Amino acid sequence: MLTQRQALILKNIIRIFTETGQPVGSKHLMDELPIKVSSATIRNDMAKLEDMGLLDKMHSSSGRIPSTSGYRYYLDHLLEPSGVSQSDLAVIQQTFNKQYQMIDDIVEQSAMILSTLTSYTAISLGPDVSDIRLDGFRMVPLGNHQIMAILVTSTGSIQNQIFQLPASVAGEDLEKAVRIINDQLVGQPLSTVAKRIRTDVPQMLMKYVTTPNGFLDIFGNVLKQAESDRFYVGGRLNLLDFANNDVASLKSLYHLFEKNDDLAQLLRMPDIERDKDGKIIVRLGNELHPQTLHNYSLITATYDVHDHGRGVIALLGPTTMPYSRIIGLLDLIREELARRLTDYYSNFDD
Amino acid sequence: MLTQRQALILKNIIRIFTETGQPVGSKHLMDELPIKVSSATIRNDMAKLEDMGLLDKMHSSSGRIPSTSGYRYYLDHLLEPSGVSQSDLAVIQQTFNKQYQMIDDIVEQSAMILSTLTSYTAISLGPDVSDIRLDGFRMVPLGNHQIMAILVTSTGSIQNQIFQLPASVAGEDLEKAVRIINDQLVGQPLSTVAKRIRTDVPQMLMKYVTTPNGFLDIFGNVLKQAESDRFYVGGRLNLLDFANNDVASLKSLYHLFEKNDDLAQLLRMPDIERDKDGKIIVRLGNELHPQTLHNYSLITATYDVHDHGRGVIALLGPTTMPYSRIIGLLDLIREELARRLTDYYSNFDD
DNA sequence: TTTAGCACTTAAAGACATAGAGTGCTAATA
DNA sequence: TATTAGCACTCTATGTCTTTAAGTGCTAAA
Repeated sequence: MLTQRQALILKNIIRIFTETGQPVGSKHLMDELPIKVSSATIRNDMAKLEDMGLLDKMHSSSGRIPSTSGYRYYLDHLLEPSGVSQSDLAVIQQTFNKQYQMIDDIVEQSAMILSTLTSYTAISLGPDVSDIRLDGFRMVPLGNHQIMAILVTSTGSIQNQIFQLPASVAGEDLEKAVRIINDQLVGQPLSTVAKRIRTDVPQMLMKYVTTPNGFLDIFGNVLKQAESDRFYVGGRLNLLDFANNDVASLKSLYHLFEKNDDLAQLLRMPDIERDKDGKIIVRLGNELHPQTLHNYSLITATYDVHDHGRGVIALLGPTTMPYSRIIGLLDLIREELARRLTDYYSNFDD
Repeated sequence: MLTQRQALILKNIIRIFTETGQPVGSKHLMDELPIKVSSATIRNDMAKLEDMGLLDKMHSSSGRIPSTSGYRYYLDHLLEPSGVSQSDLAVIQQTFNKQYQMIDDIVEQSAMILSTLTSYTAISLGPDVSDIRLDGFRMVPLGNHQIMAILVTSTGSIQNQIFQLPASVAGEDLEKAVRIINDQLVGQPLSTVAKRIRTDVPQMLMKYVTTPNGFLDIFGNVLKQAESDRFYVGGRLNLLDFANNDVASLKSLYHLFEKNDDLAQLLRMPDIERDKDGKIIVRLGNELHPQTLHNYSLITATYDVHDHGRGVIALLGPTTMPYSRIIGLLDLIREELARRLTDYYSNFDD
């Protein structure tokens, strides 16, 4: 257990290191502390904190920097989230209040807001896919054996893909098939739809349509796209700023952000799911799997949308983030998201 | 005018500098030249080339590097495009032959191919917008005063946007309006459509619809999106490799690539339009406006799609590119694009 | 016109000295 | 017993100097 003074010292070393990026020496720290002690006393405490593994040195005569355990301790015991400033609040309200808000827009906006306010990179993952329903399916013939398949989901997102129709598929068959799909599957969750097009739907089509196979491929394809594509990144360009002028690290970060699946998995970690009350979780680089994230820190916040699953909003930045401001911010945005999405659904369900 | 040997020296300095990135000295060059001359002779010629402004030195006793004028001269007089290798050819054919090809897919693929084969960043701009026609317009009500507007163009690209319907707009009015739009405007070029919705269409709507204004805003909005969004970048991540480990330069490049308009303007330069036979144009960094591109080189190739305007495909990379391979490559891809798009239209027009 | 030879230039790398920031430890002090 | 002053020690960063290697320009001979 830390003495009060040791806690104060750790806290301030983290603060100063975050602000300046430089190791903190005992003399310098003496001026910054609210209590009046000599640099020698500070040195003694620093040595103890280092023994406990909470501080590191770059070399034997440098100032101290917080170790990863130091950050961990700080986050777990010392951090007090600060309130959200007036100006931040204004930005949040203003951006969220833009018109034409659909589910996916709201989710996307949240990533934009968070990255703008922090200058880091935000990732927003909408509430669980399991609840999304099929709202409609259309095929638009474009001539020359090409058709466009359009799928609309209950969250209002549209997926479209263009297909070369196999010569064997007859035009009238398509219309019939589309009608059957719409009659049978609209209103059902996408997961159910995906299951049924592998089970009973083929038989059903068989009765009316001579060539169901090519058609089902197309539908399955678009469906798959709709199921996966619910992922928004804000402030990608900010990576360029906080990746410490290290092009190699930057490169692997950018590659990570190309693979939505990997990122989504990172956000949907088991220990997050377990956490029912939606606390905000900070994971430091060494606690994360991909080597890529070693010098960074990932903060995830979950939010419940009443009866419609839970979403995740996350922020990736350097380990040396001003956590207290950022956690306050994230907490507000999470609440806002939960509220607005819940509102949306309650209107929509009427 | 250069002597034959001087030309040979310039050519080889460019080649070696492209391969090694290092300044080239007279002794080293002596081993690489196909003719047998002493290093002193080479030094003399180098000095003359430097007087002409075709070579530069980093400092008084360093080897030579090609100056910008040197590159210019090389490109204008010395360069012989090489044929496309078997393996490159295979990649090109294979990628282009993927199924489900629409205009925009073909254009997009071309950027992918070019960037993959070169490890640089490719930009592909489809044939002129002026020829794109409106193929259909739909509005899908989503409940809760929200609608999705979908616009399909003759190139098969879909634009969709979601709108909060002003409370004043009645539901039946929408359907009428959509029907009128489709009757009147389908099949017309987008530019004509854009003009007409500002001129005679409002009056026409007025007769049948009580609230034409909100509706026209929506249509205009989606239309605008369809007109601008014909721009594909391939190999964005490659920027990270050839931006010479210089994070500042990297940053401004990435910002440039966020602004499609700026880039499009860069590709549609007047001197390119003038060039009727579709020659390939190399512009070196200092010949380009934005400071950002100073150490880079932009190669643009235009291609004519019979009776359907002309497109541009371009490549951005370091000034020290292996031009002879790359220009060969670009030439092939340009031909391929022209051929495939012409084919597409001729089928489509039937 | 070409080449051999040589004096000269410069960057890069290593050796060395110095200043500055910071630490750890000891002994005195409150 | 906890704190502090004082001092020797450590390490980095910086500047200066030297050496080495690569390369040039010029001159005079072939």
